[in-house]
Parts: sequence; C-alpha cells; structure tokens
Amino acid sequence: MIERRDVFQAIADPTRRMIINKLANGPLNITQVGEDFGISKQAIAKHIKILSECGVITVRQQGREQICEAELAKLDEVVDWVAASRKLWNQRFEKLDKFLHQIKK
Amino acid sequence: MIERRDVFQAIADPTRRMIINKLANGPLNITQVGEDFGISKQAIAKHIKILSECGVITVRQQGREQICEAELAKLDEVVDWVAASRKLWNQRFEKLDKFLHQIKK
DNA sequence: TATAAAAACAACCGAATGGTTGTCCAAATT
DNA sequence: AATTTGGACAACCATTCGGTTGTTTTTATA
Repeated sequence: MIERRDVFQAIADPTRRMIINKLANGPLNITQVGEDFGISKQAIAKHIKILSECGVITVRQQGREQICEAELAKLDEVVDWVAASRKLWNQRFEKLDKFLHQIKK
Repeated sequence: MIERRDVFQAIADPTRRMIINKLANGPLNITQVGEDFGISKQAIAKHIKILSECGVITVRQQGREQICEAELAKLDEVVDWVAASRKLWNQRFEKLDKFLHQIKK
C-alpha cells in the first residue's frame, strides 16, 4: 500500500467536510470547531491534524489556542482532476463524431 | 461509525481514480481495466464494485464479460460541494468589506 | 493563588480498507 | 469434447481509520 495523505482523502470523511464548511465561515480554535459535533475534542483534533497535513487548512498558535483557517485553494486539485477526467470523456465523443462523419462520405 | 459509501469515498483511493481515468477513454471489461495495475483481478473487481455502488460507473453484462462505463456526471456532487464551500468563504470577505466600509463613514 | 480551560501525548479498541489466495462456474475458443 | 478465459464467491491478513479514555502541560481567569 502506498502512502496516502492527500486532498482526496482529506475530504473523504463527512466530519472533515463539515469541519471545512464550518471554517469556510471564518477561523476558529479547535474547541470551537468541535462544538455541535457529537464527538470528543481529541477526535476533532485528529481530523484537524489530517486536514492540516493535507494543506486544506492551516493552524497557527495564539496564546493557548490553536487557530484553524480554511485553505480552500487546495481544493483546486480536486476540481482539476474532475475537469481532466471530463475532458477525456468529451474527447471520446469527439473522436466518435469524427469517425461517423468520415464513414458518411 | 456511520455507513459511508459516497462519491467522496469513491475517489479517495488513487487506484480508483486511475480506474475512472481509464474508463473516461471508453468502456472496458474488468480484465481490461485491471491491466497495467500491479494488483490482482480480484482487487480490481472490488474497486469496480465500490465505484458502481457509488454511481461513478455503471456495469452491464455482455456475454461472460462485465462491461464498465464511467458516469462522470456523478462527480458533480464533488464539484458542487467545493463550489458551495468557496461561496461561504467569499461571503466571509464580503461581510468584512461591508464592515470596513461602514466604520469608515 | 487556586482553578478552569485549551490542547498535546499516549494507549487502546472495533470496524473498515486494500490487498491476497484458492475454489468454482459459465461462456468462449480450439 | 477439452480447454481457456472472465469473473464470482469466500476466507483470510495486516494496516489504517475513527473513535474512546486518561494524563500532563501550559495559559487564562476568578
């Protein structure tokens, strides 16, 4: 098994997606991030760690608090991959069109 | 842990992303999909199952073969989620702008 | 100063993940 | 008719995942 820890894995978990959505409204410390999720603060901290390792969020120290901020530019990687897949798919139909056009003559 | 089996999980694995890319060039049977990956056909079949359960590909029987075809429209869910997160993020700055504009008067 | 709060560190747990091998069946091919 | 081929089914395995609890350290606050 290869080392996986990328944006795709970061957004695979629904709790992490919710964390990203929460942070999209503005920076929060870990305790604030964890509010309203029914899980322990430690579990949240682990998600935060994964998200920051993947570059989807950044974390900075401020006194005793750990402030988390969304880095939504990282999600470009995901959108780019989808776009590239779509391009391949469309090219496939273009090729078919060209072929059909050719045999019609 | 809740039952997770959605598009986000489907594209989380790099092998599955490569399968999607391969199928974006046109339909293939399971054996063909598995070529050039260094893993067993059974492992590929499992990935195919997950992808089809998530609606990212469709599988149809044709004689003794199982033909897989990409359903890239399903990836909209991912793009939509990213877009929604971005929207929140942008609104955040708009609010800040409005606030700064207000205190300047 | 005593206490509460934020978070790190560590150990543990059950379930899911990604992979393997072996057996078997049905459809093609020879 | 015999053999190959595509794939299903099942059992197994090590690792990762998402979560827990308990302890400790540091920073605020009453």
